[in-house]
Amino acid sequence: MSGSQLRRSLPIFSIGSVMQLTELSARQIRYYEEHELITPQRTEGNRRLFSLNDIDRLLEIKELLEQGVNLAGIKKLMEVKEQNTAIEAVKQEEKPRRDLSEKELRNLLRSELLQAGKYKSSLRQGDMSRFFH
Amino acid sequence: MSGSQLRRSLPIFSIGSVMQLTELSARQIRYYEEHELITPQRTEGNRRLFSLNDIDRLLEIKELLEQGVNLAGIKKLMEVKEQNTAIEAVKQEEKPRRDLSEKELRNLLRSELLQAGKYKSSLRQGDMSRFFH
DNA sequence: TTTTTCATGTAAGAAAAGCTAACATTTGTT
DNA sequence: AACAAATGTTAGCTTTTCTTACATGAAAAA
Repeated sequence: MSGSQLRRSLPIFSIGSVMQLTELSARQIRYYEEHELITPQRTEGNRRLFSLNDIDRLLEIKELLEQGVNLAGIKKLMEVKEQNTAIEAVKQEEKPRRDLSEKELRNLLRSELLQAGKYKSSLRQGDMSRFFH
Repeated sequence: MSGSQLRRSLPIFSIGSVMQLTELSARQIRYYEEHELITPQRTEGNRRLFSLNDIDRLLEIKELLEQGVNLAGIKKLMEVKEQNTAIEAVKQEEKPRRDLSEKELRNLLRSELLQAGKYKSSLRQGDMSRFFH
């Protein structure tokens, strides 16, 4: 997994932040988790910790709901998408990789997270185009 | 201010997340704030909310402390840096800009935050090189 | 048209995480 | 030794999040 993919799955956002960023209620977010559309990590104290990927998913869910797709349908779509990215991953798989130490990993994650778009600015709309074309 | 600059100053991280990302204690983080090296936002309920810029600063502080610079010195360095970026900003200032609505702004922030390095992977070390060369 | 189902709202009680303030400890300086 | 700077630790309080349960509005099914 590349650095940026690691960064995007780093669990760091509280539900409060996610509410702000997605404009979803806590109830909605928990409900989608209940239906296994997202599976955020937990702290030791059982609080949810969301990654950028989770937020991305939530925005997709929101979009699809607005378009009239129900949760069952969204789940199917997610599964298809999962498969596709899994296939993509396999294609990349033929490259050797060395193991990273705990510390290297943490530093990697950190710099990846922090550099995020620091020197570039690009607007991009949601990822729905992957489903409809 | 460009989208990416806006994104980098979005207050979204709890102190817990910042502790993980920076490997600083809550005490340290609050102490640096007390000495005005960072000024995180607050929630309605008075909890600190940190931006990517805040985290960046904290990492700089940590680095400089390890190099033997005390807080007073770090504060000076920060001020110089502030001035420089302010000057940079002025140079950019000669371009007209239109006002954004609340909603446009929120969407901008969100997509900027979420797209962050989605399709690229680049490692970059801390920003200390701006001070020492 | 009733009755279900789906998605969401709301409330209560408990627990986690964060806040400030105060005092303690460590390390380096005068 | 006395002091200052940076950080640790503790206490009491507040905010946020957790789960669970029940309520509601709109759409789908009967």
